[in-house]
Amino acid sequence: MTDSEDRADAMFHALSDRTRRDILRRVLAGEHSVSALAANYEMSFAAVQKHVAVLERAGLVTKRRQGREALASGDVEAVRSVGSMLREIERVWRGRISRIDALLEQSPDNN
Amino acid sequence: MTDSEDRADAMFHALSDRTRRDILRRVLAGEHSVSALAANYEMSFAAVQKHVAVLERAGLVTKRRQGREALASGDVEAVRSVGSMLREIERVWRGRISRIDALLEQSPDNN
DNA sequence: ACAATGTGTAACCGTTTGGTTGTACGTTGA
DNA sequence: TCAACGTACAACCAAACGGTTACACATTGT
Repeated sequence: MTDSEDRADAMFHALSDRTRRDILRRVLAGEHSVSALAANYEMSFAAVQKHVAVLERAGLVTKRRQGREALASGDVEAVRSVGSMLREIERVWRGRISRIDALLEQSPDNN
Repeated sequence: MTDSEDRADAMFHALSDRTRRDILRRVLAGEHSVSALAANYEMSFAAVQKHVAVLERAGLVTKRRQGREALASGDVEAVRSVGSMLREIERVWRGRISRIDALLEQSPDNN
C-alpha cells in the first residue's frame, strides 16, 4: 500500500471521478464538513462520505474531527506530487526528440 | 463525450492503472507495435490491446497502421493537458492563503 | 498456396465501483 | 432528558473493470 505505484494508482483513481474532483476543489479552497459538502450534490450523504474517504485514502484530503463534525481539507502537496508523477512520465519524451535529432544529423540527405 | 469533464474522467481513469502508465512511458519514448508492447507484460495480448485502447480513447495515445502492425505513440500534449487540469484544480488554493492572510490582518491580536 | 504473424473483438468471469437504504453511535442544543 | 444532527459503516445492487480464451480477418514470408 505504501508502494509508489500503489500511491499513483490510488491518486489517479481518486481523480478519475468528477464529483471527487469537485470535492477536492472545494476542500482545497478551505475546510468543509462532510455534510456541508454533501449538500452540494444530488446524491445521498453516504455516497459523498465514501467519495471523501476515497480522497482521504489517496492522501489528497485530510480530515480533522471537531465535535460531531469531520472537517476535510485538501492537501496541495499531494496534488502537486501527482503533477510530478506526470512530469516523470513525460520525461522520456525528451529522449525521443534527441534521438530523432541524432538520426537526422546522422543522415542529413534524408529530408 | 467531448465534454471537458468527460475528457478528465477518461484521462485520469486511463492513468489509474500501472500497466497503462508503463505503456504510456514506452510509447512516449517512441513508437511501438501493440504486440511488441505486449511482450513486456505477463498478461495476454488481448489484455494489453485493451489497455492501449483505453489510452487511445483517452487521447493519450494515437495509433498508426503500417501493414499488419499497429504502431502506437504517446501524445505529450495530452499528458501536459492533464497537468493543466491539476494546476486548474489547485488554483483555488491560492485564494485560501489570501483569505487566511486577510483574516490575520483583520484581527492581528488573534495569534 | 499456405502457414505464421499481428490485430481486433466477442463472450465470459470474478472483483471493484458508485450508488442506494438502514442502522448505530457520539455530539449538540432546547 | 431527549430530539435533532453529523458521521460512519454494513448490506445490497447494477454497471464497469481487468483479466481470460476463442475466433475472425488482414498481412507477410516461404
